[in-house]
Amino acid sequence: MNIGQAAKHSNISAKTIRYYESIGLIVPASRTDNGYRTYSDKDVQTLRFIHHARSLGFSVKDVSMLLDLWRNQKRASADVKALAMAHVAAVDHKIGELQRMRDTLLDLTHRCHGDDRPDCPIIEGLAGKTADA
Amino acid sequence: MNIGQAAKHSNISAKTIRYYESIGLIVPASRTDNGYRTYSDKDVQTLRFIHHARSLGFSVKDVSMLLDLWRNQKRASADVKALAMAHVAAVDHKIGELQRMRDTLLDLTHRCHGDDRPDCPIIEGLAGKTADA
DNA sequence: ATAAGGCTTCCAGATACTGGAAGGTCAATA
DNA sequence: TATTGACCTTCCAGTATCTGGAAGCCTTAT
Repeated sequence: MNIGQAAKHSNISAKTIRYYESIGLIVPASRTDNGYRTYSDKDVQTLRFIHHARSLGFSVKDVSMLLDLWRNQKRASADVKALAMAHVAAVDHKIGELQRMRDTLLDLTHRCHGDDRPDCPIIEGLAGKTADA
Repeated sequence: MNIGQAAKHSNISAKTIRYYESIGLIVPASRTDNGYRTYSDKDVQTLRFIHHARSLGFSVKDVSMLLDLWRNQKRASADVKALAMAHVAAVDHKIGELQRMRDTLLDLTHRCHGDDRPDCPIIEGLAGKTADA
């Protein structure tokens, strides 16, 4: 099938598929006589794998490693688990950061009356000294 | 003071201060005879404001608006509050996304025995069909 | 005189795409 | 047959937010 069909079946845009090829995440697709890329069902499966991994927040570099592990029949599940757990830890960290941000921000917004007067605790909070070094 | 001192007092690197100047987030610093940028305490205060806003996750574009509001004595606190609340909503959305990712991933890792055998539910989960179209 | 450290500019890279332009190809229709 | 519209191709540039590094000038101290 052509790239458009592969895109449809994998939920990755044609543009992005070409991009993945350009950075070496996937092997270059074979071409028909007219120069169009062609994809097999197996190729689409690979694309779907990539889509799933990316939607779980794995970086492209991580996905590259996961693809290697996927294709490597002798892989140890410990390797995969280590990658996944490191990723969970990173995601947890990010969630914590965002929650702290959110709490601070929400606190400021709650103290802001939000009318047409110029005094505003949010602005004052941003201008004022906070706990950083 | 020179850019190095301004950096120290604002917790923004000299490199980043120059970058902010280059994109027009801050007005170009005045220069001494030798071409060095000089910063006043007021400039540093502005930089600190920027640092706080950025650390709360506001985009540079948002920060630019917040700076305008900060400098505008006739601002309505409603404007600031609207910006902040939109940001809280965006952060909440992001947190939700990350939590869903995390839960899926944690589920997969829990089901992975993580030893030297090759079968691995994480890989299988990524390869398998999921609920997306 | 020289060395260390701070300052300057400019270019490039990282991340992960996305948009658009210019142009070739294919299938169907008038 | 000519044309239209949907695909496909490549290449360049832009998004967001810095960060690193090179080449070179300025200041200060020894």
